[in-house]
Amino acid sequence: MARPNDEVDALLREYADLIAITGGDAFKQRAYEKAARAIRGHPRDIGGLDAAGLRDIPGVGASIADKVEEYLRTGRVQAFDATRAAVPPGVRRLMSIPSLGPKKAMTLYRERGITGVDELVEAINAGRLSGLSGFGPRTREKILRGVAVARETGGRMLLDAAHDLADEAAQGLVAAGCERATWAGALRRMRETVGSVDLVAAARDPGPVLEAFTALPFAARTVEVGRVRAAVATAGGQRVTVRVVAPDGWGAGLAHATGARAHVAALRERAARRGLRFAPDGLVDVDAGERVATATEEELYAALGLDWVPPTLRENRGEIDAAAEGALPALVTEDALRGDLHTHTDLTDGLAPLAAMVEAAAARGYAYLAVTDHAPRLRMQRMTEEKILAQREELRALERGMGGRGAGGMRLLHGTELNIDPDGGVDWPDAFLAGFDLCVASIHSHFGLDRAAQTRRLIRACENPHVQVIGHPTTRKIGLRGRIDADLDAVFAACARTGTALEINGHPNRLDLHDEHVMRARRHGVRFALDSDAHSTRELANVRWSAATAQRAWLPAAEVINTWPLARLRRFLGRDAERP
DNA sequence: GCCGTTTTCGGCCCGACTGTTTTCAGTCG
Repeated sequence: MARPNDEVDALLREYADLIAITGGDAFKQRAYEKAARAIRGHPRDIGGLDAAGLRDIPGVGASIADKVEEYLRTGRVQAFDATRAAVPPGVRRLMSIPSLGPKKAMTLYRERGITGVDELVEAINAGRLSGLSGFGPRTREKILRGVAVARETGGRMLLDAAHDLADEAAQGLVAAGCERATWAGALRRMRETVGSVDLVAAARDPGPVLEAFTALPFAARTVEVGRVRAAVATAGGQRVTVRVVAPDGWGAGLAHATGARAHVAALRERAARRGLRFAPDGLVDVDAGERVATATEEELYAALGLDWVPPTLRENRGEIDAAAEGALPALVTEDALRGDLHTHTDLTDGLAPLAAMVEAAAARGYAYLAVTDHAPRLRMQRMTEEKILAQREELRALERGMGGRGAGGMRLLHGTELNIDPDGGVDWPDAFLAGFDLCVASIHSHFGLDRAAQTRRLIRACENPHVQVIGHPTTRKIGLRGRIDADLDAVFAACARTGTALEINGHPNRLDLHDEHVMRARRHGVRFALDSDAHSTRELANVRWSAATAQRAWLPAAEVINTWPLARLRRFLGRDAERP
């Protein structure tokens, strides 16, 4: 992990879990969780901070500041060691299974000696859990379902973590003397999870590069070292590989390492028909027995009679024919976004105050920002009409104070994230909803309703004239929770009919809608919102992953409402004129 | 363990759902 904030976040969350498992003070546990979250979302790098500097972060007091300082200095915290020793690491991993919390994890350990997920599954299948209080047939089945969801991602990394690791590795390779180095594979295609981080490096002599690679700080273990390739594993078991190519074969090498297997196979076939051999280390004219220079990917694709294909499309889903015909789509990009339509502040569960979120959004060059804190039915957020109206006043005042146009000429929209109840109703009455510039409506409960009920509630939410965006429409959390069961085509049709946009939520563990559903929704004529769902200033950058997901679905900017100028967006929202 | 203060201890995010222990503990958003 590259960022010390993220390392400390993981450390403090681990300790919080251990407190819960060992039956420690629940408030102490919460204090550690809160500090972890605050440090993760802290806008600055904590690497250079001393204990006093750390204490300035809200939620970090003297005790945690000292422990974090000790960790940053020595790489460990002595006070944690005793608690750690009392709980096998696998017991904590049990808590990642839905329906298993600290109490049940500890019961499994104490009563049945279970110290890991595999053991738990084995115990259930062998009937060893019968008679154990709290683990009736329905719970046992829920556990097995949860394990199945987790295994779908089976140790794969989320995009943001994979990206941080890749960035560190690429920098390390360049520092080791490569002419250039970057990541390829599933990460460059921006698949939602990444099994291994695969890098390509350009150098004339691979030997020293591979040697330096296996010595990089994150490489806990060398898996293999060949003539031009090497693979290492991180302490967390994540695989990182590198292939070294000659600088004049960089384009071919990068393309070979980037495309999905089927895309690369199609390129290879196309090359063969032209008397060329497309290999991981370059492009070769077979008859002449000579290398064809491909210093860039553009040269490689051109040699095959193709336009350059954006990495996010390289899945063999029609992109090669389109590239041959000069018919590749103009994809939406992160830069095309003029604003963010789903963000939170510390009025509910965000970390940053309104003014800080506005400032950070302005620094991104946005023309507008919608602030959409949680509505009251998410009880723990304790939202009230008074509180959200006070926020509206603050937001309007902020905008007025900045010369009527917000920071940097940015306009502010006051919104909320409503909760879609089991019947499709939302938190506030129509008259109150009419006062918002924008309402995002999302499902936050009753994930287990049957298909008909889920479909009905989503369609009813679309039909609510005050709801303009459906947030994280399928509510999946990668590796944790599957999608709700709904007739998505019926929902997409309702969105198109009612002029309700679907969100592509950029939170790395959501990416919801995901690319294949975006493709399906497009066929119904739906419009999309690419949102960060930011709970801190840093998380505004999550739209990077929204844009990547949109690209994988071949989405052009014209179909994304937050690439539009404000006037057009407001017409779509039905706030300045009739809806389209 | 943090925070705010009625400055040194008391409160801290609330409540619905679920399965099952049939009266409520555990989990979750």
